[in-house]
Amino acid sequence: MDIELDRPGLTDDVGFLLSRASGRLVRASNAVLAGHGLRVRPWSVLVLACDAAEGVSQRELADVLGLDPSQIVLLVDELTAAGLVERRPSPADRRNKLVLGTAAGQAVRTAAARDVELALAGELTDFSAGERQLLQELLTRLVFGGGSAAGRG
Amino acid sequence: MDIELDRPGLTDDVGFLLSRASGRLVRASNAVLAGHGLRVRPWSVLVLACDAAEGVSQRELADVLGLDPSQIVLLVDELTAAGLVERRPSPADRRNKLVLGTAAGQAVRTAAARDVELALAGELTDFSAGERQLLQELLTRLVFGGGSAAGRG
DNA sequence: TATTGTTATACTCTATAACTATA
DNA sequence: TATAGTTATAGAGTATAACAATA
Repeated sequence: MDIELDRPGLTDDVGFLLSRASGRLVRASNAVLAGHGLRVRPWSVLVLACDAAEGVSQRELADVLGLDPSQIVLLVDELTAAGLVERRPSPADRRNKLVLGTAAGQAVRTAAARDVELALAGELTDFSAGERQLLQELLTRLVFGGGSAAGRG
Repeated sequence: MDIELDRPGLTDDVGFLLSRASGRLVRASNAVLAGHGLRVRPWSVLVLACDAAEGVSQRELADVLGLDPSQIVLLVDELTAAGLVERRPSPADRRNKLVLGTAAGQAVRTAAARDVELALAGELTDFSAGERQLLQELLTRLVFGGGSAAGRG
């Protein structure tokens, strides 16, 4: 392509690279999630709902996922219609609606997680376990800041 | 959030982290690019067109950007209307249309690149130069594979 | 008054198919 | 027949504003 400049090109742009990498992984994940009737977005809501023993408020979902609360409503609606989660009013604050995974939701979450992990591994074949771990840590810091990301070691 | 499971959660998912990180940087980039009448997508086309001395075919643009050729058409249309690039039929193969940056396009590319770099640096304040370089290399391998990404050392 | 959830709307991005022209 | 570009369309993702219920 005969590029001979001493200024950074597009392929040096971390934002561009992140966008390309994200698109690639989202496509791969959506492909396997389709087998469970899901896409990446509703699946991420399902995971958070299933992993929180007491349920998650829609506000918390919006914060963790980086989405507007109005988008959460639609995603929870969709998962509720599929019988994978349910809304339960919070006893402490009736404004809050806690989202919890149903038994069916838990089963789908576990099975889908396996497929997503396989799809992810397929995209990361060139990476050693250490490199993947490194990438994960750098991204966690970028997204959630320097602190602990999820309260887990 | 009382998560006490020994299975990976959403925040351990590299795909999720990439999606969040990408969204964050795209938003930050779009914010500064708006001052130049651009968004990330057309800007990336502008950069590639300006950096290729002989111009880039729309097919090449589609390959590097990971987009369908039909999307390239609209982006080049938009940049052409703004006077930032022009289409020139390839002398070697008249099916090909080479996209080249105009003088105005070169000026915008340079000015916008500065702003984008500042926005990027603002999102990466917690990263050392070495960590940023490391992230860039990992992402380059993920997107373009193990080989050299752009023919540059 | 502030917060949670909801509805509505518009715009951007993404994916696909079908068509033209050149080779 | 194969490839580059184009047109058209539909669906998913994103961004805002306004509103109701509760605190």
